[in-house]
Amino acid sequence: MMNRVVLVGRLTKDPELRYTPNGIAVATFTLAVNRAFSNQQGEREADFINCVVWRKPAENVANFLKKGSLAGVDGRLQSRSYEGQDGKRVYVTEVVADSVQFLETRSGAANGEQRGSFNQQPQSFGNYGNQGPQNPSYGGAPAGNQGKPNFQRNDDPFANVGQPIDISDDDLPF
Amino acid sequence: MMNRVVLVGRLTKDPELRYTPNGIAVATFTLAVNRAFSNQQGEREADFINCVVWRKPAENVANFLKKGSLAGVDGRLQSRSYEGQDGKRVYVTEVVADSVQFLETRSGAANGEQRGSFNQQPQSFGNYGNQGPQNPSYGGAPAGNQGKPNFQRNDDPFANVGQPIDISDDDLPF
Amino acid sequence: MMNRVVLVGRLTKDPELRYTPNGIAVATFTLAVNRAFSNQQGEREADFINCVVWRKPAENVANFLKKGSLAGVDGRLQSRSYEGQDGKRVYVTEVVADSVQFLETRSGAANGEQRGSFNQQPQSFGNYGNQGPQNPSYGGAPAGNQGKPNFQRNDDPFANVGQPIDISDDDLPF
Amino acid sequence: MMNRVVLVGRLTKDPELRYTPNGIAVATFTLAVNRAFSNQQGEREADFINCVVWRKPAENVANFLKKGSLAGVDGRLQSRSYEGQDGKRVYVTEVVADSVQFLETRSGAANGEQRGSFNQQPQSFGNYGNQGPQNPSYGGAPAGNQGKPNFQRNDDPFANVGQPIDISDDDLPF
DNA sequence: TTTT
DNA sequence: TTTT
Repeated sequence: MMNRVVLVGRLTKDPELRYTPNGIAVATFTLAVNRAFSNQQGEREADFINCVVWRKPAENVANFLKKGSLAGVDGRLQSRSYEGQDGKRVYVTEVVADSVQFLETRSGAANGEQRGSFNQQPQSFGNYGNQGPQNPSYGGAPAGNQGKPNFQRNDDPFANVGQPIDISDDDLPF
Repeated sequence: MMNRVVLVGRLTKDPELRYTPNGIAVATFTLAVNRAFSNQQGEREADFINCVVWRKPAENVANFLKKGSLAGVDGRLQSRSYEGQDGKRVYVTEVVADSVQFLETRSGAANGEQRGSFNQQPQSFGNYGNQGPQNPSYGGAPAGNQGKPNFQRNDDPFANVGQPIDISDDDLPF
Repeated sequence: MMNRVVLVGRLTKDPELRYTPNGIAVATFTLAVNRAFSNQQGEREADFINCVVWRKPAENVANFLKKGSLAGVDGRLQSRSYEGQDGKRVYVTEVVADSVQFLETRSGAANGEQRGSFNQQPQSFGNYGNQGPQNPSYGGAPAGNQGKPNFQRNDDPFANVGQPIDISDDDLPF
Repeated sequence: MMNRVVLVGRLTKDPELRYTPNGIAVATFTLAVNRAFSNQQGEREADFINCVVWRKPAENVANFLKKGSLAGVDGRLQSRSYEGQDGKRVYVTEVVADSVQFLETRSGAANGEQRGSFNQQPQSFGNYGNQGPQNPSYGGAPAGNQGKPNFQRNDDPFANVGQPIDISDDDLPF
């Protein structure tokens, strides 16, 4: 059935990148999406939407986005439940992104830090066009450094990511 | 910022209609949206998405939709938190519908019950076109029977609704 | 960049199915989408949106939809130009569907004709879940009858389709 | 019926602002939306989508956006026809924006010109929250300067706009 | 706690 | 050139 979500907002924190036991990348982040209207106290509130993205775009998110980055998400809504710490079932609704777009148009991110001249233009990470044979590593293990951009950052907020940890492959959207 | 959701699915239960202390109608329902793909066990799962709709479309939802109805929702994602029964903060993400479309194309609803020849054609309840002066009761108290369709159903699943209960007007989207 | 369209409407005519020289299926159809509001003469107008869909979902559209069918489209907007019959360049905007959903919930289509008990449930044709190895014929030549449903219609509106004709592969979205 | 479009792209030219005989503002612009995939020649193409926006957001578009601005549009698809210069009917499909979001995150627009420190944060122009009594001038004549931002630009690309010209009010979406 |  |  039809299920489509489009969001533009800012990351509330650096994204988190994990790998399933099968080596499939998955990134999670929360988007703060400012509302278009004010509440009865005259304040502009925001909605905080949890997002998940798999495979290659997950690695791109980890490499290019960080706290404060302006990003667009095109995906679908997913409901999921898990055992809470008190043994009760917890139900969550989150967005599974098909593609994530980096919307920072100038050099620095929101905090003003400089990052050189790459990515002057918004850039999209998705799986629109990489279906089928053009992307033979799809679904496979992370193939060395292929997802890394060809530059170095002085402080890599994701230096600790990359090692397979315990995420179930059952969460895979396909 | 941008925040748009479009869903098509079936109501898991009859919708619930409430009124704020100020007399503003609000309906809630859950949409079961079948996924377009199968999981690793070959089963087609569904996502269960909570939806909220305000004012006139809320009354239309209560009057025209019930458990099993096929409906389309056009709205936005909202995050909200409340005090749980154990005193802990609970965070939820739900869809605030701008408009709801009834997509049942034939006479009966999902359970096959007959309802005459009205509504042979999908019908949209929204606030697209009723902005401003054409809709002077907008935001006002429920004006008697005005939201009721001109027919009777043998079993009205919403016979118990209509009386103002304790819902905060703070949840109003505008 | 972000580009997302979601429509629900009725086919104005039977869809047309063609094949590129490379044997890739492409279906075209027009969706009449009724507006949610009335014009100044009190009439409900409609928008007529041209849609294109490729590969397997194209064959499903041809097999399951016809004039009057209620359908949902999830896709993107595309602009294209071609040489008009008077030698002038013609610019068109159309929707390239990623997936098409059949929303006819009861047996017959809009004209009331019976088609048996299949498809009692809305059904989605898309390329969400059929990426990669599960769908080895993706992008290949039409594999005989595999896309045909297991029933016969008295008048098959697509009896004349199936033979490769002159459509450029350049129009392929990927 | 359902009809939703979300786009992010750059204005191909400065927007054009007009007024209907009844004094209702309408702005038109074209968005270049880069595709997420490359064509068979390895080039990234773009789609050029014509957009229309009415009333207050139209004036905001005229005041804040110009050629090269990165903008998001949330709206619906509309088909329209008019008499061509050769007497033939021309059919067009365009997007009627409910809201337009300015996504330029840094001071300058695409061409690098400085515009001070306003609008450091993306800003949305829409009619989400201004329905009903809060916006009494809705649908009325342009009320002097009220739509103008409180700053001066050296070259105002819209200095020639503001005078009522011949646009039919029949094109109004509601 | 889920719909067909 | 439009659907129910």
